Amino acid sequence: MVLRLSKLTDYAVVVMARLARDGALPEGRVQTAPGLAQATGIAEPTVAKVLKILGQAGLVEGLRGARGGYRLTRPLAAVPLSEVIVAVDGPIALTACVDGGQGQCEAQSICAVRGRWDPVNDAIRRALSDITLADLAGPARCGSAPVFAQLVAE
Amino acid sequence: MVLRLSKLTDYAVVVMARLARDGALPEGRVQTAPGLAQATGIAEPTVAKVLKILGQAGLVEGLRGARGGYRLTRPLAAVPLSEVIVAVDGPIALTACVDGGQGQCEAQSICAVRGRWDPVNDAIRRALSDITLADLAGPARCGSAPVFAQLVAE
DNA sequence: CCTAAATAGGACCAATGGGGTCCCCTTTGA
DNA sequence: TCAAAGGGGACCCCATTGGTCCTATTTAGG
Repeated sequence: MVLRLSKLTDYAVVVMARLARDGALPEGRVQTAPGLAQATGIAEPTVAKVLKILGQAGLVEGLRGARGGYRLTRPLAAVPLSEVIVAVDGPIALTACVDGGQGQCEAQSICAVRGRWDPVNDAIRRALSDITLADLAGPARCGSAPVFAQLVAE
Repeated sequence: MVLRLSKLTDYAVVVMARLARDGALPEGRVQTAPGLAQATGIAEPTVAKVLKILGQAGLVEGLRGARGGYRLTRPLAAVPLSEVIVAVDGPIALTACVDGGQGQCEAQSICAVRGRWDPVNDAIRRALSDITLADLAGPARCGSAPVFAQLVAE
């Protein structure tokens, strides 16, 4: 399967959806990484890793020390999916030799499609920017997963 | 980098662009895998592999025997990029637990975003379907690769 | 009829990169 | 002063993919 979103990004969306339960800055209460791990079913070290990455990107805020934890810096509706993807997986592009492509492509002198992927990349970035985490975690609609309500709607 | 298009798909586009030089069915002349390998700079076994895959998908036609070779079944303008991607890399989807997702997701009972990726996937598929190989290999515009003209425009 | 050239199909090996874990340090409330 | 929690990074493992090769089949040409 192509266009494989990394698992880390998937986890990031789930974790942020769970974080949304307790709100965002400045009133939002924090949740700890172990707590989020238990709530989401994702292994604790992995949740911690995801939260660190999201923290560096400014998507969540971490409060250190006892009684510390994480909370969103923005409501889900203000977070485009593309931003999460970029934070976790890096730039959104279809090939390595794309967008300027100063990185050396061994077949550079003979490559027939060099520099032509830009419109494709732009289209995909636009699609991913138009969708926010609120769209993904939004109003309950999940036939097979009743727990969904506990995680997000509640 | 996310959304990484496989190298095989990249090769497929290059090879098909080269195949377009000699036309498509029914008048088009065939080109051999070794010849295409030399013309594109891609290793011969790899070119052969790509052509086999494209043949199974019906994007190229292979003629066996001496004086055999490959030719396009359609002009480049009639081949959406999405079709090449699907042929080489399989279905276009962002996550494994997507689009029905009967495949067992270990966190299925607790996953907050189950079934919500469909609009994202649809948007991406649409973007990839709106672009044809002719758009990629189209009129010459390649500052750093003059050989491009020999491959496609000539 | 025989040979050479070419595709068809699949098996096989190697390497890259990402998933996942763990360690140590810093911070901070009780 | 201690315990709880985040911050940052190093590390290993393995699944996926890129790439190669081998064999069978087909067909033009002498």
